[in-house]
Amino acid sequence: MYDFPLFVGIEEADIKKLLSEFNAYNMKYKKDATILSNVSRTSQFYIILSGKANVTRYNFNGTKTIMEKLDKGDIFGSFSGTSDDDLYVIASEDTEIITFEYNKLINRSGRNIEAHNKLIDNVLNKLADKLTSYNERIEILTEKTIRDKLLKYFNYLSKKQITKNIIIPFTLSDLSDYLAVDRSAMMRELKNLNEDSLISSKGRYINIKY
Amino acid sequence: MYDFPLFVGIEEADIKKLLSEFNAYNMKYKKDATILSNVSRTSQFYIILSGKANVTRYNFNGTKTIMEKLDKGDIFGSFSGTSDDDLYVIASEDTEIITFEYNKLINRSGRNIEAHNKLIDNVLNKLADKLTSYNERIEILTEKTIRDKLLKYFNYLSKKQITKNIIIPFTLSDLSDYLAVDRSAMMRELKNLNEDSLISSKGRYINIKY
DNA sequence: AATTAATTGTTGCTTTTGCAACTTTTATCG
DNA sequence: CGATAAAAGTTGCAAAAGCAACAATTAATT
Repeated sequence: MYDFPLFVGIEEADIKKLLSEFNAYNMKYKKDATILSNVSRTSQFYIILSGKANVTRYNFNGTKTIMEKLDKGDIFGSFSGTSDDDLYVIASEDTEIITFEYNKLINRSGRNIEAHNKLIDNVLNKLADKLTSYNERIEILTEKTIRDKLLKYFNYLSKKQITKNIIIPFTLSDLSDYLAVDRSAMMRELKNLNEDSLISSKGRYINIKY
Repeated sequence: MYDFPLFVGIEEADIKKLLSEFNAYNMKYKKDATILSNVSRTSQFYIILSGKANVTRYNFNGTKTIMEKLDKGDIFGSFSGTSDDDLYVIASEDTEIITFEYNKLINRSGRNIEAHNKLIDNVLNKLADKLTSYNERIEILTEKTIRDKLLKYFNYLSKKQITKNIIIPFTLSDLSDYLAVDRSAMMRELKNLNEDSLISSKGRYINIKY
């Protein structure tokens, strides 16, 4: 049930005690339901217990951008967005969350101190991971050409998957969103990379040849 | 001495006690000195007491990119970079830091619990702020045209400076880096925005007219 | 105050990218 | 299983952006 990084190193019994002390409660959402609107102004701390959700921005012109994908064990809260934008957390499949007041997390009472310490450590690590992945995305977005964005992204993937035969973990359509480039232009560049023998790819399966 | 957000809400005496419990020590660096190399692998937690520094990446081709600017009161540590890149923290002027083991921050002993709680709260807020500013940059970088990047950036600035007469807080040259676009192309677009009467600007002084 | 360095501003040309409008292939669902 | 939807793959054309090479200002330094 609670077997994800956020709770690593904490006994299940202690997790339950803590959550109960925090007055935490569970909620279930169907696919496409809105879990949270006005993300930046919540005082709650959220954990995804199962399912998946997207932190989504709706632009004035009706298009939407996925700012972040949330998986089982991921956290979200006021730290998930900028102060002005209309960000929503939307379930991308049936999703269960648990939530409690952020303040409870911070202000330790006397009980369960050790478990509480560990939890905060884990939260810090989660945020640090998030910072790392934002950093990564910024480095990729900072590349000037589509080609360079792709190559940099492939590099990161290759390091993570520890192989030169990488599999893109989402659709190519989503990849073009992630890289913030036009999908067809990205496809064209993918073809060029194949023709220049820098990669050999079919769909989301890519072999890096350099 | 310790009057910055990281220590807000904590008595100076308590700060000193905590830092002493953490076996924290101070270091001074001259302008351009390397404060930390191999950022992602440090187990220390750093706070800038005075001065300024840059988190810098050196690319294979010899160019360097400033990933983040650090000011008085800012923190850095393993959470400041991606896992693979060679990141350095370089003093951009004479700088004093204080540092201690990250573990000491997390594992609370019995004493000074309240101050320690508050400190961790502040660290969480710092990280959250950082996430917010990364989010902001990502949202800007995600815009497709230079024009839209500029407008989005001006919007953020306008909200922060609470005025439509904004002042860009660094050189236009640095702005083009921040937006990851060619400087001359950015200048051209700035001119277009003026001609289209969306802004009226001279150098870094910009009046937003919409 | 004079010189040097840095920043700002400009422009023609070329390359890259986005857009639109398709076809083909692969998934999904009643 | 067949129908419908989603994703992948293509292409011509127009618009945007990068590059390079300057000139003009403004700031910094001795």
